[in-house]
Amino acid sequence: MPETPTAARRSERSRAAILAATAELIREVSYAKLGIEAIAARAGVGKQTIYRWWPSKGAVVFDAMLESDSGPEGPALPDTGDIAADLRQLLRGSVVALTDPGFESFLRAMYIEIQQDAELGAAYRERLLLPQRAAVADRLAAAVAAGEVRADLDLELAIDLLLGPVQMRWSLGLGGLTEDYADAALDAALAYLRA
Amino acid sequence: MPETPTAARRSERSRAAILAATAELIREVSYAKLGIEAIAARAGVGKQTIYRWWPSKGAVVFDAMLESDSGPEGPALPDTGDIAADLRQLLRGSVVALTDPGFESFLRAMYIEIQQDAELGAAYRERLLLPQRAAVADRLAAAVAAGEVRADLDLELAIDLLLGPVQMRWSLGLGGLTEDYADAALDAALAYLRA
Amino acid sequence: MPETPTAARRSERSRAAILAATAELIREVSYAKLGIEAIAARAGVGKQTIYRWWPSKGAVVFDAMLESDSGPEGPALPDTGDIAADLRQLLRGSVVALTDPGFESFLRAMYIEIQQDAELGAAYRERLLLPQRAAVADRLAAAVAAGEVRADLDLELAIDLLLGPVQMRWSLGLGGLTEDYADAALDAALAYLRA
Amino acid sequence: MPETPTAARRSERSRAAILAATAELIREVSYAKLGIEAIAARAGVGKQTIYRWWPSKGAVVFDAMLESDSGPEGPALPDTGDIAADLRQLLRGSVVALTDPGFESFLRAMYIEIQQDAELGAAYRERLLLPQRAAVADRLAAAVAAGEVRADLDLELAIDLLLGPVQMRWSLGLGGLTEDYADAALDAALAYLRA
DNA sequence: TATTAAACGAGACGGTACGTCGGGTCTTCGG
DNA sequence: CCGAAGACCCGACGTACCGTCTCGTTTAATA
Repeated sequence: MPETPTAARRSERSRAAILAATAELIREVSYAKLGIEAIAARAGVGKQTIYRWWPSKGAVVFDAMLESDSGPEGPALPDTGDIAADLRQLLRGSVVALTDPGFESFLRAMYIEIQQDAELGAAYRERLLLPQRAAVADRLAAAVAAGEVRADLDLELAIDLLLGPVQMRWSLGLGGLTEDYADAALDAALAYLRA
Repeated sequence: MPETPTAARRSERSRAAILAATAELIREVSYAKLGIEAIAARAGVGKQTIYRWWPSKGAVVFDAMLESDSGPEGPALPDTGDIAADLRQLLRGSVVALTDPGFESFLRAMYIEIQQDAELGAAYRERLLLPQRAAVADRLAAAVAAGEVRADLDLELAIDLLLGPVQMRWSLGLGGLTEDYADAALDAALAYLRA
Repeated sequence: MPETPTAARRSERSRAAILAATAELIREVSYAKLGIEAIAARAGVGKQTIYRWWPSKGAVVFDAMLESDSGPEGPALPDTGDIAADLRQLLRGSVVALTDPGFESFLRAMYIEIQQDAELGAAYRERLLLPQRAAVADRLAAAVAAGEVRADLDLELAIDLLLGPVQMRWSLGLGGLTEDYADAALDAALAYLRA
Repeated sequence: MPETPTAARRSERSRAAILAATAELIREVSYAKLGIEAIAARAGVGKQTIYRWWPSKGAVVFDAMLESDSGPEGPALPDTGDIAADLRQLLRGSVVALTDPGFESFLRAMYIEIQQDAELGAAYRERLLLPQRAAVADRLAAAVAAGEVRADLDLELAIDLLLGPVQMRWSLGLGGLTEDYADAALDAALAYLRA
């Protein structure tokens, strides 16, 4: 009777089936209507097998997102030596990802959970958000060193200025998330970066 | 045969009690655990009286937020003639509102619903979000006319740049929402406004 | 996918608790006020456990009656060789049973359901009524063979004549159900049996 | 503020509509599903108008039965001088009435209520049952006087013996309620009457 | 004939129970 | 002996009616 389940005995088949079923279902039904029972049934798995390995629905969805092909781009940013070009790719990539139907379902689900579940929110930040921001920070630091941007740049604030506009429009359903918008937002932010 | 019930016969007492009970409960329990039955019980009202007038839990919470004392500041912005000072007040006010425990509960709830309920999302934008943005746009337009900011300013983008950073940090739980941060974000955005 | 749930997995503990709770409650409240929720609560059981195994309130009460100690006497009739004495015991037993507070509650409930639910009515007849009548018919047939009663006796009609008066007074609330009445009704019926 | 509503102002139109709607509905739905709201809606009447004049659903149904064309035969029995012929008409009439679809619905409803509502049960006995039995008793008393039946006849018991078999078969759903059965039951009872 | 108080149609209200759904736990049984 | 299957307790869901309580609107007995 394993108090903490023994990872060694875990069935890889079940784990994969659960995450795959979750990825399928999240595109078919709203996150609120996505239930553990439905996941278990779709995966051909007992409910207990889910509860044994994940603490909540949000945690399953989080893992399913990480597993998914539609997962977000890795934390690396290109360094072509041209900070503007590199950031343009970042912002355009964000717009594309946020409007990709497969990925958007996952991300809306994560947004919902982040508002409610502090633990999952922390996991989301540590596993996804902060690494991404660190990558951008690194690239910006290189740009500072190269003299492409102002020397006294506040890296955190710069990231917020770059990503905030796109993120806000997406999370509030304001629309207008095109690559043109990404370019315009970048230009506006560059005004500060280069001030 | 009231397909839509007759508003004339509606009990103001019940309406107020429901919204007040909702405002109380949303601070006591998480939004996911907030149920119609609990609202009805707290308000001393039959469940049907809620279902008769609101289509969903989110709609009740929305109305409760509008009714609440902790409601967001009205859409008006001061016009002191100094655009930087006026925007500073806006951003600081945003930080204060977003960290006020009473208001934050409502807003997190709205964020959750916006991700799921398109209709409620549209109502939220039309009733709250767009009027606020329009007020800021008006103030910015006045600043353009006064020559305080660049003549070719993209008003929508300017608003995104001003509010996006604060909004993103709040909605992703990144913390750091102080008045100092508000000032720093304003300064950064002003680099674009005045470019 | 248990369209019909698997009886093998059924919890005997729950089944017994439900029927016991029903037997208790039916004496405390009128049948109309007896609700599934109250039974579930008294039995310490989820409502679904009742709905899973019984199609209606009436079916639960029927099973509870069968299970109850206060259940009706078994279908066997004594055969002392004296048909009048044996029938006297039958009729007196009926009067006693119909005026026993514990049993009467159950029987009134069954009467109500029989008027409304054809399926339950059929079950009641097959499980209780017809076996009892068959036992009486057997005893009467023996009396015919022994020459105690007329040779051309109509067994069904004889049973109706014996039991009808008592049953009618009880079901219409006419009162007067004493052992003396049982004896008088028997004597009257015997006039036909022996004609 | 009329504690007891003034019968003088009562709307005959409403009263008739309510009883007519009840008579219609009782044939369309089971008695358990017959609701005050449905009666009010069908009658084009406010619910309060029903509650003002009747204490319960059963009381409405009772009045509707009395009002109905399908009402039971009046309490008078023919007196042709031949007690057997007169009782044959009584029993055949009972069988016909109990198998008339219109009347049967009402009577099943009354049976249900009698089991539950003592007050309504008393009203049913006083208004319908006992007058009918008194009429039969009168006819039997005349037969005693005429020397057609035994001098020491117990009138109550005789009525029970005559009507009990038919009533029991009907109320228990045993079937077999034909005019032939009525004749057979009469012959059996006559064995006692004439003993 | 005009007044006026009631009964009326309508239906919102506070409740109670319904029958269903799904959550998270516990038990059984087959591979 | 693991894990799928699923029964269990629980609690909320959204619905249906209950019986009560306003609302205006007829309507019929007075004044």
